[in-house]
Amino acid sequence: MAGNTTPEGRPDLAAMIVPLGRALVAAELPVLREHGLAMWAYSVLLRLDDEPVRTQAALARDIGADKTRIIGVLDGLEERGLIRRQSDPADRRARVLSLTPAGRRMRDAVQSAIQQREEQLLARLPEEDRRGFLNALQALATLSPSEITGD
Amino acid sequence: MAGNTTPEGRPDLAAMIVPLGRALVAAELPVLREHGLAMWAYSVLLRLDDEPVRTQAALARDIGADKTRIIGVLDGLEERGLIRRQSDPADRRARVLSLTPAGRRMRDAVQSAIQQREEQLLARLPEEDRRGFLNALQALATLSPSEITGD
DNA sequence: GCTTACGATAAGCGCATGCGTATCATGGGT
DNA sequence: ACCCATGATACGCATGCGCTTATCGTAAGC
Repeated sequence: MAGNTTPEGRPDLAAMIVPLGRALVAAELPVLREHGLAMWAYSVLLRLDDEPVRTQAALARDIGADKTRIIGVLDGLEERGLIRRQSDPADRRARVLSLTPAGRRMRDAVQSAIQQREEQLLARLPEEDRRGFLNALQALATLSPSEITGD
Repeated sequence: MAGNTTPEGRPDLAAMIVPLGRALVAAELPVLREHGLAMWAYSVLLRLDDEPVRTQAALARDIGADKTRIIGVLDGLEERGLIRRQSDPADRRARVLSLTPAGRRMRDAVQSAIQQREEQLLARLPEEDRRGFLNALQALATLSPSEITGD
């Protein structure tokens, strides 16, 4: 059962993390569907949570989407009143993106439902592993891709 | 900078893990290219490491590939002498897949290079977080997708 | 022997995605 | 005024992938 092990006895990180990520995404999909959100739309809501984003291109880069693909996503979110696209008075080429109150409520509801599921999963872990896991994950998540790739 | 946080103060697991997985895969690609391997081919070598696999369909399922897509991958690996496809004497419809010695050497070389990079990354973490991270990751990696999705 | 089931392979369809390019509006520098 | 860079948008192309179907060989039960 324990395949792909090295002398130190662990599989490649990617070999463990990528399938785990797939499963976590699969776990989110039903929740998102209940709220009528697609994954890209949810990613946008998450990214816009804290502060507005000045340009759509920057938003696309941040969430790892193609800049030509989020246009339709933003159209849908704006149409449903979840985000605002306002021309930046200082640079009218740019559209400042921000959450509406409804958008924030949507984000809170969905994220709360998702994290509730995740807590059930984490509850399987011993307390100290769980804390180390979350600490390490948050540390690694703040690294830039180039720092992970190997500088 | 710390966006997408809940009252407990962490982003969604998937929101951290998926980009991390992408970055780890990106880090592997140059190593794989040096050895002339594609990601699917490397996945096959990893899966075959410990024991032979009885059918190609089972292999495809295990590594998350479509069963019709790995045919070409196996063709290439067999042509390069890295794997063997032997008819199962007990059921000649099946092709028992196994690593050749050359395949095992290739796997060891590539995995060692990859894990060497990963160790550099893990070295950034405090010792206890690192241990908890690896423990938790290995525990979660052995769960079936349905157990992660929420049973 | 005949039928049914399983496995490998090939070929085609469709979706999601990334990329390049063109267009138009705008801003900033010369 | 003029030129070039930037931003949003739309369009077309190519790719990679999953899914489905069809064909063929083989195994196993009747």
